[in-house]
Amino acid sequence: MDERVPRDFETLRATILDRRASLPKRIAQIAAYALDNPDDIAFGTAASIAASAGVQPSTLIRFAQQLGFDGFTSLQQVFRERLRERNSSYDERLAALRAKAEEGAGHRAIFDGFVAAASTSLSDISRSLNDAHFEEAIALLAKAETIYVLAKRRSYPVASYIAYALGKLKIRNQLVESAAGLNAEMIGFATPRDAVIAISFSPYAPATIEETRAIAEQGVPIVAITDSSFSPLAQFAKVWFEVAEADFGGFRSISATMALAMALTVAVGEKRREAGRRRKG
Amino acid sequence: MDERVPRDFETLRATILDRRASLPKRIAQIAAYALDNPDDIAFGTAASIAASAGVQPSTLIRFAQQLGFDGFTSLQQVFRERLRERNSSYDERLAALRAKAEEGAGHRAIFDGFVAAASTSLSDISRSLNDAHFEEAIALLAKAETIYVLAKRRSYPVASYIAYALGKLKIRNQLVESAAGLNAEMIGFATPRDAVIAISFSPYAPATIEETRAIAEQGVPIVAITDSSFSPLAQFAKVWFEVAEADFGGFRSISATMALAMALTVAVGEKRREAGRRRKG
DNA sequence: GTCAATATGAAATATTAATTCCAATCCGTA
DNA sequence: TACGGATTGGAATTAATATTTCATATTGAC
Repeated sequence: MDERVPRDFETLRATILDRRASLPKRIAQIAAYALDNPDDIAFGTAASIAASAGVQPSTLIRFAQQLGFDGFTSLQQVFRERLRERNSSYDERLAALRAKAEEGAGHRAIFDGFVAAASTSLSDISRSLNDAHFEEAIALLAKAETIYVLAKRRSYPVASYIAYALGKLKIRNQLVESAAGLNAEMIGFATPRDAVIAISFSPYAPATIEETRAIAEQGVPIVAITDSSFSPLAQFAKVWFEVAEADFGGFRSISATMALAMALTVAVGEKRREAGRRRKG
Repeated sequence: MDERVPRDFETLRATILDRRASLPKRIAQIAAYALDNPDDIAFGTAASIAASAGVQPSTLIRFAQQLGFDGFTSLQQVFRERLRERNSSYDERLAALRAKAEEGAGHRAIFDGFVAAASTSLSDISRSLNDAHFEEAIALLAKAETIYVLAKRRSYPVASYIAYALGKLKIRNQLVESAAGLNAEMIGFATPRDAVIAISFSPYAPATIEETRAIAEQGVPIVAITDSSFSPLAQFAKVWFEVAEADFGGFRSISATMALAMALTVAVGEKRREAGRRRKG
């Protein structure tokens, strides 16, 4: 290995892009693959990578040698180092934010704490959301005549956002909140051709549970957003989502719930447009 | 490998912590090392890891087997998968999410788009929040007798959350929303010893602007959350925050605004408790 | 079109690493 | 303290993986 072998990923990347034009076909093929799938290079074996890229293992080694490495193994080190660094920097950043927040370093720390909680919640839900459930919920809501939205207390802001967004999308909806105490009557109008989005987290607001039960008994299908399979909402729901929100200082984030709610709403709008086009065309 | 082998890192971690007490000495040693240095497990060889942890390679394999894996290699997969998922830096991951979302790959893409928008917004505000303004806003709100909360339409969910949180913290507040059309009268009660949190983004809801103007003319100090220095709210406010929310599919995120609102609220509660202690002590 | 240089594929080989095995040690119990 | 089972260390074995080699194909120059 001579002295100008790229040691870090960025240099390596630049080197590859630089020489791209002058590389033989198969080597170029591997080069492109490497830049597109750096993770595969980091973790794969020479054989598996070669197969994925559609070349022979020996080509992979030639590629490494052409870049000045003495073999595939040393090339791979660069790709691994990259993952290590990136990962630690991300982790470190969040951890630092949270650590600072938790040791209580003034008001800025409170802010950092909420940002960290929100980020964590988002990243959790992004991993854990079940695609099939999501599709099912969309289908169910898209064919509803009226969507009833049900949530109190901490979840109420989410409900009010859903109602706002559905309104913008011209989807008929009813936020179940009556200053005049007419919630029960409002719910009474719902039919099995409608649908409900119910949101509640522990400690579950009794009114939400009661209203959800009542509306479920009328045969109205329910999509629930809640925090565990033991949630009383889960038993009434056709589809339910488990959303784990991180908390800070006793206040739980609602960013993941909010993101899910926005996505549901817009996806329902989307689905209705598709259905509309199909009917017409 | 039986059916309850941990497949993801978090489950694995929980399993290890759970059994920790009952593990033999050397196995426990490896277990601790694994949780402390997950990256080393992901990248190292059985021999190198064993050496770093101060045990024999065979112990490492026994550890894996005790967890239900059929060998070190399958245990290592979990640690590698973790790196892959957390993968690229924050930015890169976001870019990937957004790219996928924008090429319109179905409903899941919509969800990913909203998660990406929320994450971006959070990371932006985390960088751009001005500490001095933040402290100033907290001071101003902490000494208010009543905090009036003013927001319509898209910002309304944030306002309702603030009202909820202030209530939980036993801070007197008034959400300016009257079904009976009595907002003007409600605002009329505010005095310079009170304070206002006003939230509005372009296109600014005329009612919010009008009410903010009215309450400002009564000499009530205003903290505004808005989206640019040209915002009509900025001119009325004692302190104002510029929050840039990313959007997806025409719907802007509110996660950054929400995080700021939560932080403001809790910080105000905190400051009041401090002040209370000082007065008593 | 022919030749030489270069590139490629496939299998053989060398290397490295994971796993197994067995003897030695430790630990709790009678 | 003697026994048995569990745990550990270390070497032997086996599996896997990278690398090399060599025959074949491709490309470009004359």
